[in-house]
Amino acid sequence: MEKLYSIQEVSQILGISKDTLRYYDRIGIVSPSREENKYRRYSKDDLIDLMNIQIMQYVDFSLDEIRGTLNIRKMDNIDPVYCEEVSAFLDAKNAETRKKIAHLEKVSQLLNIAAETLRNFNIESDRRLAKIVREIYMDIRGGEPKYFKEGCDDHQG
Amino acid sequence: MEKLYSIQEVSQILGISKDTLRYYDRIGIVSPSREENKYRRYSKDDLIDLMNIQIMQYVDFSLDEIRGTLNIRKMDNIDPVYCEEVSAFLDAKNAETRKKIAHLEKVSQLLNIAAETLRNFNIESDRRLAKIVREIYMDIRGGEPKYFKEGCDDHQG
DNA sequence: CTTGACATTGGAGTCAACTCCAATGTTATT
DNA sequence: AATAACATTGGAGTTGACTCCAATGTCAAG
Repeated sequence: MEKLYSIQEVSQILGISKDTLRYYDRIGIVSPSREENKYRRYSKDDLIDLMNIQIMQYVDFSLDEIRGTLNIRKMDNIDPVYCEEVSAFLDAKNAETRKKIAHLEKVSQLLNIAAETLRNFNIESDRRLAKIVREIYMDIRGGEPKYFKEGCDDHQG
Repeated sequence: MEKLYSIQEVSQILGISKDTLRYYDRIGIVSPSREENKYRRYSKDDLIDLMNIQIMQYVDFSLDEIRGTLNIRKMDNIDPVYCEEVSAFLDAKNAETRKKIAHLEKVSQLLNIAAETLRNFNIESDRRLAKIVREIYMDIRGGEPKYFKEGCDDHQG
């Protein structure tokens, strides 16, 4: 007979709070079996599902997205069409991730230049800062900033 | 006499909703002057503040953080100690950003391998996937995953 | 039986950054 | 005066992922 885990055991093993586990049950993400006293009993497969959830959350999947992909566990043989769908989904997610990385690289650059400019005011760093702020503002608004001033005022980030 | 802008004008110029502008006023981030009829009147300096807010939000500052840094605008001469504080804050923000980038690079790698594995099951890609999932799980929990299985089941991401 | 540690349910609250809506007032044009 | 487009305020709602809490039941050990 396979070992079943209480909610407290699962919480300790996986570092997921009991309330969160109840929440996942309530919204239908991971629904363990129940004893006669209504206590939840988690199987090893339930624990694997939960671990997959943790990994997918690391990857920034929403719970809705997670709900969609967990279903593949339940299938006896692997449907190639479904695998292709998930694969395409993962590719889209990756494209999104690459975009975020590009955004954060620009942010990092801006923060570098802003910090440097605050420490050491000179024409060159002012110029570099103004340049990147313009680029960023184009990202934000798709146009040139109309009201722009030189000096420390612009160095907020 | 300097031109003052109505809330509708500001909203159109900067692409910030009127309700958001009122919200910023209410929480004390940008508080324009008022006419006798209580209508808000934004100065050019208010607009510059709002543009700085947009840039700082691009950089992922919370409104609380933004509130803290906007004060530098209000000072007649620049206090070097304050500049050093802001500079240090920007450095900390940048370190955070670099961490996020590292995290996202790992995510991107995982998504790549997962998608590839789903498209083309073979020992090599399974192995690579298992390896990176283990690394990620160590990030999440600081330990080895205890209940691990091979196969498509693990390929959720 | 008592006590303490566990469980359950139902339902509301938290968070940050907005967003919506009703009621009311203001302005400018016809 | 009527109308339309603007403004205001106050206050509640939205979002997604939890988190808290009161009331009640269950279990195991002393």
